[in-house]
Amino acid sequence: MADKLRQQLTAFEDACRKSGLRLTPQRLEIFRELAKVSDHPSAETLHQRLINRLPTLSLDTVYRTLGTFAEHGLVNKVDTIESQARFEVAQLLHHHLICRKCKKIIDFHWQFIDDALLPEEVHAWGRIERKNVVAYGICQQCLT
Amino acid sequence: MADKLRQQLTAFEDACRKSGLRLTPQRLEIFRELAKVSDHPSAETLHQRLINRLPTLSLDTVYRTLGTFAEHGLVNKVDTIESQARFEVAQLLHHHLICRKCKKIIDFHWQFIDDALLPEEVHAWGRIERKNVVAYGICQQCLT
DNA sequence: CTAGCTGCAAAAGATTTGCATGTCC
DNA sequence: GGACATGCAAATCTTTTGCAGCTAG
Repeated sequence: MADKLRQQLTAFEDACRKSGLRLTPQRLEIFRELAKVSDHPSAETLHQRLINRLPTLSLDTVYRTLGTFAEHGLVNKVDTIESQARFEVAQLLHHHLICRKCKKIIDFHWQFIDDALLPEEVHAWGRIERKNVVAYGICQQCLT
Repeated sequence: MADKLRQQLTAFEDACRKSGLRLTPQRLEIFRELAKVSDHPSAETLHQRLINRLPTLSLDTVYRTLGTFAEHGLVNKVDTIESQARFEVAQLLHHHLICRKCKKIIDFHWQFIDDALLPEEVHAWGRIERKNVVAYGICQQCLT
């Protein structure tokens, strides 16, 4: 698990150099935090989680940084039904479960879909870069 | 095509009665407009399109109405990467293509997925109500 | 050194809310 | 008649921007 994190961080640093992005403490911490967790935090949430480690970190830097990362494909802005945007470290081949009550987003894997070919009409539309299944429902905790 | 619209409107009126929602001109027009188009408009866009027909319609009524409809499952708030929320009449079994450049959302069908069973781990999570594939890429117009 | 980042504060944009009035059932 | 909806205006929440100082490369 720690290996995966280290690997993600190395890939991140490489990607930054390749894109000409500077490696600042803020960027490193924001990425590291996002790579560490799996709960798809919002900019606001990330900021709160990092403010202890980087006391001067401003919320707008978090927004700007996440925007920059997303532009360079390092993180994904996750689709949600809420008004606040959520983020995750870009990883191909994973899908989302969203509880329409508590709004929690959980990842799941579904190789069947990853391997499936999209219908012909879709290829006529343009160039597909990734596909993601979003399943909506109510999670166990909210059901009881 | 017109038949489909009429059928949707009838279903809508029934659903309203069933949920104890009042049938006001605003609600009817908002739903009708949304059922007529396929471009997943935002509340703002819907308001602009309806202001001719309902000159006193206020933007906040559009927001409130869409929120109410969404609560009752009559429309879906569509996942997007943008800050503005988009809406569509609730229809099962359809999927989305999103162009990461022009942000246009296009529907497509993929029966293969509609028929597929979700992996076991997902069923442990809770009760799934619907699943939707979102494919990201760049559309033809933006590619050229 | 200097282009690119950051923090601050203020602006802009999206959505929600309180309240008085109007209207569907 | 009464509960529910609407319109207006103001508030709130989220995200973006301008600018001056700071810093990684």
